[in-house]
Amino acid sequence: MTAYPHAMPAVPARPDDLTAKARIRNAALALFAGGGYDGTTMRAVATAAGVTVGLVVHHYGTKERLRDAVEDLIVAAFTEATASVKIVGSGRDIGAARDRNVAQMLASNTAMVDYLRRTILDPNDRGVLLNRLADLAAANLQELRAAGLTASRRSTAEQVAAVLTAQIGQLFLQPMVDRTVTHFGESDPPRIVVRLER
Amino acid sequence: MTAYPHAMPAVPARPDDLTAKARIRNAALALFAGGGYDGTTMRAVATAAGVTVGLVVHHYGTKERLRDAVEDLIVAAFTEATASVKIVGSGRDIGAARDRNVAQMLASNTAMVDYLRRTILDPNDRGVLLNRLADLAAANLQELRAAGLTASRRSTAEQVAAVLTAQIGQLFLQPMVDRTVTHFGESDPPRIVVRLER
DNA sequence: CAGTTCGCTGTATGTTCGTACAGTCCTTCG
DNA sequence: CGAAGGACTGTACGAACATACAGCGAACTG
Repeated sequence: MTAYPHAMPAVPARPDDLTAKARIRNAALALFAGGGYDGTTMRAVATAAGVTVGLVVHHYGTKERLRDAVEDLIVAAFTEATASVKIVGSGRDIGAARDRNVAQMLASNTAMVDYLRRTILDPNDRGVLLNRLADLAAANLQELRAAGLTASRRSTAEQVAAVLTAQIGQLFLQPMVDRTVTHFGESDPPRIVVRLER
Repeated sequence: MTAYPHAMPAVPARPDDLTAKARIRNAALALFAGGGYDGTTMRAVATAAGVTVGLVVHHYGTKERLRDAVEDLIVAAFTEATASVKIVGSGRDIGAARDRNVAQMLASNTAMVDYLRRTILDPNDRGVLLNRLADLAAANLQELRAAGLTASRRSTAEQVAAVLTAQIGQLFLQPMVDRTVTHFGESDPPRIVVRLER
C-alpha cells in the first residue's frame, strides 16, 4: 500500500517524533493553506516548524520544491484513502466506499481542504495538483473497469469530474454558505449539494 | 437607478474614454483576479493601466484603498444588475429575473468572477465583500417581502445563501470541471449544479 | 579513534516591494 | 496675466523577501 517495505505503524505521531524535515513540510501545508503560497514566507515556515530558515533551504532547496513536497503529501493522502478499499462488491459500492474514505480523510485535515481550495480554484495555477488527482481517480476507475465492475455509459473524463466534484466540490462552497448564514446571526447552515448535469 | 442624476449612456466605453483613475481601478480588478491581491504589485497595476506608480498612489493612496475601490465596483455591478428588474409579477419571477441579470453581468465580466472566487473562498479573508453582497441580497428580498410578493417559510439567512449560491456557486466550481475534462482530451464539459439542502 | 557525513545555525546579498515626495505640466479662474 | 490646484512623472528609501553560504557540532562508519 505504502511505498515502504516496512510500513509505519498506524500510531498517531507526536510532534516530537517527527523529523525536522517532516515538521517543516507540515508547517508549510498549514501556512500555505491559511495564508496562501505567496502570502507565506520561508521564515514563517521555519518559525512554525521550530527551525531556522537555513534548514528549510537545506532540506528543500527552494520554496517551490517545498510546495512540491506539500502536494506530494496530499496526493499520497488521497492515494491511501482510496487504495485501502478492497475490490469486493459492486462497482457502485466500491466507489461509495472510496468517497467515504476520502471525505473522512479530508474531514480530519482542514489544512488540506484549505490548500486544495486555494490551489484548485486558482485560475492562475498550472493545475498540476488537480491533474494528479484526476489521474488518480482515473486509475481507480480503470481498476474497476478492468474487474468488469462498472458499466457506465459516461466517459472517463466525465466520471472523473463527477468523482472529484463529489469528493471536494461541497467542501469548497460550504464555507461561503456558513459565513453567509452566520452573518445573519443564524446557526445550523444548510448543506451544499453539487451535481453534474449534461 | 444609478447614483448619477445625469446617468451615463449605455455605450460601451473605449479604453481611451476612461479617466486614468478608472483605468487604474479596472487594471487592478483584472490583475487581482488573475494573480491575487498579494501577487499583484502596484507597479504591475500602473503598467497595465499605462501610468506610473506615482499616479496610482496619487489617486488611491494605498494598495488597500485600491482594493476597496475594486470591491465598490463589484458591489455596484450587482446592485445595478438587480435594481434594473421592475417589481411586477410574482416574487418567484422577479427573483428569477434578477438571477438572470446577475448571471448575464457576470458572464461578460470574467475578471469579476475570478476576483469573487479568490476573495469569497479565501478562508483568510475578512469576508467584507461577501457580507456586502449578502446584505444586498437581503435588501432585495426585503423589498419583495414588503410588497407581499414572497411567502417563503425559509429564513432570510437561508434564502440569501440560496440566492448567492445560485448566482455564483456554479461559476466557482465550473473551472475545475472544465479543466478536468480538458485534461482527458475531451471538450463539451458537463454543467455544475449547486443546490442547498436542509 | 580519526574521518566523513549530515542536520542545523547565523549572516550576508541582491531583488522587489509599498510608499513618500519633490517637481513638472496643464487647466481653470479671477 | 498670474496664482492655484490637480493630474502626472521620476526618483528615492526602508522593509521584507528568497536564496546563498561558511561554519559548527553530533552522530554514524570503518
